[in-house]
Amino acid sequence: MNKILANKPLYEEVADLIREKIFTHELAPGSWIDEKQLTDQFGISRTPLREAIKVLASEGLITMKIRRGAYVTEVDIQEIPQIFHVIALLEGNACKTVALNASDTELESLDALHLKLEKAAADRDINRFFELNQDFHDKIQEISGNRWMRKVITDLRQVLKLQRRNSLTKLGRLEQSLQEHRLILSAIIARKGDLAEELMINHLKQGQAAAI
Amino acid sequence: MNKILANKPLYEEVADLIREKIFTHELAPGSWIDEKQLTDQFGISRTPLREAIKVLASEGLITMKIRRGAYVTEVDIQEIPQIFHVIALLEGNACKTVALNASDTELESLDALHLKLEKAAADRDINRFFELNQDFHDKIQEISGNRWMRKVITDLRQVLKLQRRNSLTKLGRLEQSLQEHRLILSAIIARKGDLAEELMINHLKQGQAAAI
DNA sequence: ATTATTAATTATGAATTCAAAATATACTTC
DNA sequence: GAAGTATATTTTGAATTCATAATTAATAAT
Repeated sequence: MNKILANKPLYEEVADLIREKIFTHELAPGSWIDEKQLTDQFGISRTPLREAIKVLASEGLITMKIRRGAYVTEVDIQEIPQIFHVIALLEGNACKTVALNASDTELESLDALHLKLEKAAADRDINRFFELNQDFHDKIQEISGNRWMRKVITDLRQVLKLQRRNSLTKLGRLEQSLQEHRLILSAIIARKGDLAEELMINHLKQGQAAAI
Repeated sequence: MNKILANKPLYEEVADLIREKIFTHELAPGSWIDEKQLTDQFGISRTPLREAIKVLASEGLITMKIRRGAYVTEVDIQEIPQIFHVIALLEGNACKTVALNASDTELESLDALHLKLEKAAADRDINRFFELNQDFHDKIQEISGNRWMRKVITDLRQVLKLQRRNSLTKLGRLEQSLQEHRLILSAIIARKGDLAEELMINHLKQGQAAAI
């Protein structure tokens, strides 16, 4: 791994690579992480790999078992609603904040993003829809301006991704999700904070139901 | 560091030690983390130290600067209210959950804990009061039963501890804090979820005001 | 004396090495 | 052939080593 331009420390790049493997289930929940296999595959030594593993462990994606290595975390199925609950609470609140405090310019950019989402849905471009869907949620958090809340949500969403068998793949859900977004957006634009919050929480609960 | 019985991996013990140093300001915010100094002091090699540093970094306590080492995170003063906001949201919600769903036995144990807190306050045992105060909040989270919410709160409280010049040291605040706890507890016991939530959020906001 | 330039030192990032523990394999013994 | 023991192999945790980057100190030049 002779990267010429290391803009990121190696252990972070490795952490990214392992995250990918976890999300694609190339490393499935519960499976043992074979250090040798990974170092060979990445062409690196164990040192940065193990550092990456520790980071992932503190994110909750990996579970360390003392003296017997690292395993991809298996999220107890009954904990999924708990995680959703926290996310809903936070994203709902972010939504309210945006409705009450965002500048007009910010709302415009959110609206523009939503337009792209509509476009992707109309084109039946599932992957793009997925991506923009995530961006929409992200944008709300960005506008709400709470860096720490955002970090928490990001980490929890990550853990959810361990489990979720893609809740949007059900075609009906996609259309429904879009409709929910429309409502949220208009509540925000109408500056109705409490309504926007409620709609966002409901939206996430729907997503949860679809995921299980 | 020839520990005979290593119940914990070394890097975790080291992470605990460094956390302590950070909270006591022996390692002050913004200060550079001298690896050599610490490995000498702990009598260990750099490998577990660096692993510990990475964990602390992903908790937000330490900030890595590429090719120039690790530094104790300096929390931007304007982010403190943001962190408080997230904690208040979550702890408030946990409080509501407890009021609505806890078993009588659980409420009894919470009440017992609060009694000890009253005792410590009456004895003017500040350290014990501090500890039990933390336990009280912790107990509510434990009873509310959301492991992930708890982890988030714990991590954020940690980051707050970087900054806070002990908000309870003002003697007046101690008494006021106790009074707020009494109100929260009685709202919980009376099964008034929304009230308990509101009181908890208010309690934390008071704490925040005192901290700044 | 102050600024540039170069050399020495130190720190970081990463690979390698090493000891102890865990696992797997082979070998008995019944 | 099954159960138990001994041996070999693999894997983990941690120390050490090594190359390169960054910092500091020393020297030279104006």
